[in-house]
Amino acid sequence: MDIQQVAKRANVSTATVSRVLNGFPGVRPKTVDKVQRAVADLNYVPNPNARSLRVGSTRLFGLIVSDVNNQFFPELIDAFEALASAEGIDVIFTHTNYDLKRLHRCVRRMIERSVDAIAIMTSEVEEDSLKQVHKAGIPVVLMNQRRYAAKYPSIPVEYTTGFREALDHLLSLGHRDIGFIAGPQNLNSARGRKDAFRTALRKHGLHVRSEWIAEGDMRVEGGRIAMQKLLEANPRPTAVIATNDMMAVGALQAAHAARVSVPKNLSLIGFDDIPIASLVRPSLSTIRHPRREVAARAFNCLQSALKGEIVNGGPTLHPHLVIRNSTAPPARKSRNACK
Amino acid sequence: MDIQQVAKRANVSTATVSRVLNGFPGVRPKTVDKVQRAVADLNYVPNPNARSLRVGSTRLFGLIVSDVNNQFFPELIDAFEALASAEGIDVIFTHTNYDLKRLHRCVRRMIERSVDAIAIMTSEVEEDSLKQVHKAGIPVVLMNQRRYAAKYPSIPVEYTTGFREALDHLLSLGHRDIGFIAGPQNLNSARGRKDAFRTALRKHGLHVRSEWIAEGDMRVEGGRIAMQKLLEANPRPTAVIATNDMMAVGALQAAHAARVSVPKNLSLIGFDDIPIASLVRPSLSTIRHPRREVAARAFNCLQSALKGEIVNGGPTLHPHLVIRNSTAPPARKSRNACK
DNA sequence: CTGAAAGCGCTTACAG
DNA sequence: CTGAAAGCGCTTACAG
Repeated sequence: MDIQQVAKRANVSTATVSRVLNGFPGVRPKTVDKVQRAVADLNYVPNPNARSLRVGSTRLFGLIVSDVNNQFFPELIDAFEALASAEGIDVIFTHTNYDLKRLHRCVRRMIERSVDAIAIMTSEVEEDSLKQVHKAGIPVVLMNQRRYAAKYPSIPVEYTTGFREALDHLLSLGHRDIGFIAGPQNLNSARGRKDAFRTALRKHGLHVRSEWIAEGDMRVEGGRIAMQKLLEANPRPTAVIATNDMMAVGALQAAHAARVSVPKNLSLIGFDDIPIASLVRPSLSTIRHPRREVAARAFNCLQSALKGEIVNGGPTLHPHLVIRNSTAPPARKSRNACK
Repeated sequence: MDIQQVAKRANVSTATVSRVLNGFPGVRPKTVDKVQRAVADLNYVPNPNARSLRVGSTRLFGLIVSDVNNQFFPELIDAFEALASAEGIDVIFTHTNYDLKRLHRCVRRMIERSVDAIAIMTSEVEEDSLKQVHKAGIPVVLMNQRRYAAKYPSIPVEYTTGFREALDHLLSLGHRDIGFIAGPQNLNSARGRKDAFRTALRKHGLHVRSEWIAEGDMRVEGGRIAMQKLLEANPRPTAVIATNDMMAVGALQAAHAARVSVPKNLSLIGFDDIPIASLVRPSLSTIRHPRREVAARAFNCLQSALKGEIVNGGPTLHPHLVIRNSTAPPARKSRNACK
């Protein structure tokens, strides 16, 4: 079933059919009618490959995320996909599992599929992959990769504000001994969050004690193990902030297993505000990451780039603290962390 | 950058380049070498649209699910995508949000994109959409849609065993008054699960009391509301089974809010065993749905169909009970639900 | 073992 | 307002 048969049935040329199909102006209403009827009668669906081959655009976007099992990403995917769908654009998506080697392969696949544009919404990014995309002449947008923001548009998400709010909250409750569950330091976003934590801490004249910092893999299990370590510290922190909610949830599990009551004996704050954060017990105080906004920005950014506009990531987004039930005043009088 | 330039650089015809690229046998090693070098030098990437146009296959599969925010589906997507990726197949995916109208549009998009095959892994399906796919000559596979299994391959997942195990477990703990949180009865999977619950109950000579059955929207919020209703029943059930874990989690929240302690004063069992089930407190006893197995079956099914084989969904999969901490003996002596 | 050439199904300048 | 025809970049019978 091709455009020729439609043309024949409607007694017009394929050029005219194409014009009608694409809604070009300047076709007689009667002709439009004839063609539309023929299309309907034959149940004709245009071949997108032929179109793409001719036009050079696939109306296909690529979306790469870190981890589908972290609820942060399905929401981002959902938002991105909805916008694309509204514009008649389909999305192929892959995830890297926080693995840069996989990123490289993902990018490669997208290029081979000749997508029109790629959104790389991962925690970390690596220059080779970006160069590859650049060489292929495909617009790309990143999420909060300040390091590459000069060369590639990147939606900027600032972490300091959120951490400052979290810290202010903890301090106002009376905490002084504050621990941190970091993410793998080869991930840009994990590094950024750790830096933001440190900055916020120093601003209040608090020192960062290395035994109060543990590292996890961004997943629940990593958070659990990290918290076990923090609980062994002596003295141990009265409050802990985790780099993301997945790890905060794991931390909560570990505290529970160790019979440390949250928030009575330990306050806990996460980051992201994924749905699970409000479902665990106690519900998690967390720093809300505006991921739908990020997705929308990313999508619009790519659209603009395709129109030939010069784009950047736009104004910086600021996550804010959401207070729930995992934070409370410290049980005993807090010791001062600064010697 | 096209195959001609590669051909020119390698001093061969485009036919030969194509043969090398596709790994056809019977090309002289030296020639293969020349071509490969030219490909590498020019950083050549074949145009998949041209290939698809010529060959008539896109190496693109469509995957439709119900809800990305139910962790059940990201895992299924992940498994499906991994298999596809290993075969050099890309996946475009959409979700219906449990809405049949959206299913229709999703299917339409997939057809327009001329995917090679479609996996419709939703809770419910509707004949019009299936007919559309059928007319387009595209292989399709469903998830547990017995009603359509005669016409379209459907991966069969049986619910009765799981519910029987759940019920046996509750009965052995001493429960007789068992409530149920159903899903919307226009969803096939929700109907199936409710039927399975009823069947299991009758088998034990227990009656189904209508005030012990509430309906929710498959999401956390729906489970919460449904549980509120069940808690108002008098007498109220001592144990509740929910159609899926998302609703079970909501039910847990509602119980907690009403100061009904789980499992001390109320036992609760979910269905699916999504990651969150083991992360809430108490961790949920639930019936584990083998979704990765479903995804693998679905993928293989589509592959076989494309080879022209006659396919069916294969042997029935049986979800089994996983016992955690949300079930315990009833607090008081259980009353008998049968008058 | 390799090449010349047709053709997949569209779109789009060009001509009228 | 509409049509004839070229061409997008591949693959693949066919011929040698």
